[in-house]
Amino acid sequence: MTKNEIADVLNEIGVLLELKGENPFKIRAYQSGARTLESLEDDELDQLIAEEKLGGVKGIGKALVEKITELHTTGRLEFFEKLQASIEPGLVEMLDIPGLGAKKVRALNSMLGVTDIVSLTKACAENLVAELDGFGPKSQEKIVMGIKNREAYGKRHMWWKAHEAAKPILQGLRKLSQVERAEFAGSLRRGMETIGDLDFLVAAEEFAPVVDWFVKQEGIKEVTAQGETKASVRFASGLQADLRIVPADQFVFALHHFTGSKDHNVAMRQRALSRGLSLSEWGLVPAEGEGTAKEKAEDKSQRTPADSEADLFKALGLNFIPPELREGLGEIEAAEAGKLPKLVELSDLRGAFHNHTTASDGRSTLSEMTQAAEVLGWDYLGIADHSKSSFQANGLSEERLLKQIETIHTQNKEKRFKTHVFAGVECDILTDGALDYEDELLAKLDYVVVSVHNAMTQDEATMTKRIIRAIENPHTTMLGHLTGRILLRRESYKIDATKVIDAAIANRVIIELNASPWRLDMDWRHWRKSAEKGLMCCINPDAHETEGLKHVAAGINSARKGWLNKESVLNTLDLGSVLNWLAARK
DNA sequence: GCCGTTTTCGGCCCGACTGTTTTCAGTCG
Repeated sequence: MTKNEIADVLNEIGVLLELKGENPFKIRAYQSGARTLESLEDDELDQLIAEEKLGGVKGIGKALVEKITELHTTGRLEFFEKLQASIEPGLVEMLDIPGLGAKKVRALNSMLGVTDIVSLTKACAENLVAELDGFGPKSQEKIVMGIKNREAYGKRHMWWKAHEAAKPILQGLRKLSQVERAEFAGSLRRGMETIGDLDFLVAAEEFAPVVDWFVKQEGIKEVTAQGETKASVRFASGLQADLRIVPADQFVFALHHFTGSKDHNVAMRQRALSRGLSLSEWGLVPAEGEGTAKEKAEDKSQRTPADSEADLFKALGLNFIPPELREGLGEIEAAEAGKLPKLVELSDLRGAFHNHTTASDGRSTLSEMTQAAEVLGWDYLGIADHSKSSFQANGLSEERLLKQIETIHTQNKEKRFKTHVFAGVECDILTDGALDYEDELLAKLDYVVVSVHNAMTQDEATMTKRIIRAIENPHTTMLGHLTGRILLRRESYKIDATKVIDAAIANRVIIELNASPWRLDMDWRHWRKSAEKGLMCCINPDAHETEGLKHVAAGINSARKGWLNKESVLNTLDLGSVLNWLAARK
């Protein structure tokens, strides 16, 4: 097992021990052991174990040495397996409900015999929770709401997770000899931040073998529909996938139709009708005459030929509209006027700011992060670890931050990597809008990201004022995650986005597009108008480990949905231009 | 469970908020 995989197990042990009501300091020892492991370099752990020197590392004692060694060599841990077996799995699940921590879950379990979310729902319905010591009507109400939200959220999935699951399926379809073309459709193709189900569209000569392959994939829990031209399956992960197969000459029309959105399709069909044509999933045919659209589409003499979606748009007098823009928000008018933006692309990115290392709550070291950025071909990487007030995230004291700045400068000077590293910080915006460090220290940094991490329940006026005050600090370079939302889990804090955006523009402060698949914040719906008003964007992965750098791809989706071109995105600039840009702000 | 020793057990990271209390425990970041 790798260091981070072992750290995951140690953290999980911590959760289980919490549910057992263990000594909090023992739990902390497991968590800090996990953190310590993460802070090692990749090959350092192998070496320490081989040389039996792991016990010499601060925070790792005799018990952890044994457990880590067992995990590292065998990939398993008997202690962990026994611990897991001793705890109702439903209790761990209950921790997902906001407001429920280990202590309360334990109380519910011991006093009411609640073992999972189903029995908890029942206990709430019978008003038993409200009467429990330490609970009350408001707690019960909050739990009921939490469970309801969970159910609603459970039907949708984050784009990243859905895309990861969908990629191998698309590859599998394309490998089948009967398949001529295969694409994603639906919200997955449009790059929505969350996805209902996975849609696949296939052009094939022979349908049956494709359906057969689709319903027999690994990990399928249930085949919910299976016909000649379509099939639906549900995976054990909860994801649902739909397959639709059409003849090759109909593929483009079906692809456009099933990509949507509904609003876009309605507008496109209206446009077709105004030109005497009828657009449907079957084809583009004359609106007049006998028969259904499907029947007409089967008659080659009536059908408008199209090899690509560009042909389809062209037939209606439009430039090609990228799937991300097909939300019925003026894209057709822009395509007609030749005013569609040249959207930013993943390959435009030359680096990214707002990334963490093991100095605060990241899981990869500075050199690991830099190397990963180098592999991605990035010219630069911005490091922005947490500031001192983020205790929970191991925020940096003044001394530690100064030391990190020095380490980064040394690394740059020694040219160990092709990638230049910018020394920054993700500085907490304190409850009154002040920043977490003195100006003198902030001035030593290449850039400053400011973010809200606490007191997230302030009312809208207070929160807006607070953030604007932080934006007005002359050392602030960019604002991190505008609303603090966690997709499918936590709502935004209350904020007047327009006022904040206007303040950012007035102070030449960037607002980030936090590309973490859980955030995608600021939301794409704000970007078009804001960029037109002059707001600058930076697509930041908020990476906490090397793999997280790749999340910029999710940010690119959202940026494209927000109509952004590369000129509005700071991290499409080359190193020299970024240096100039930062210098001009000082 | 770890650490550091005044060698054998006591101390171990902060602050706001909420809902429960009637002075505080639990949760969250």
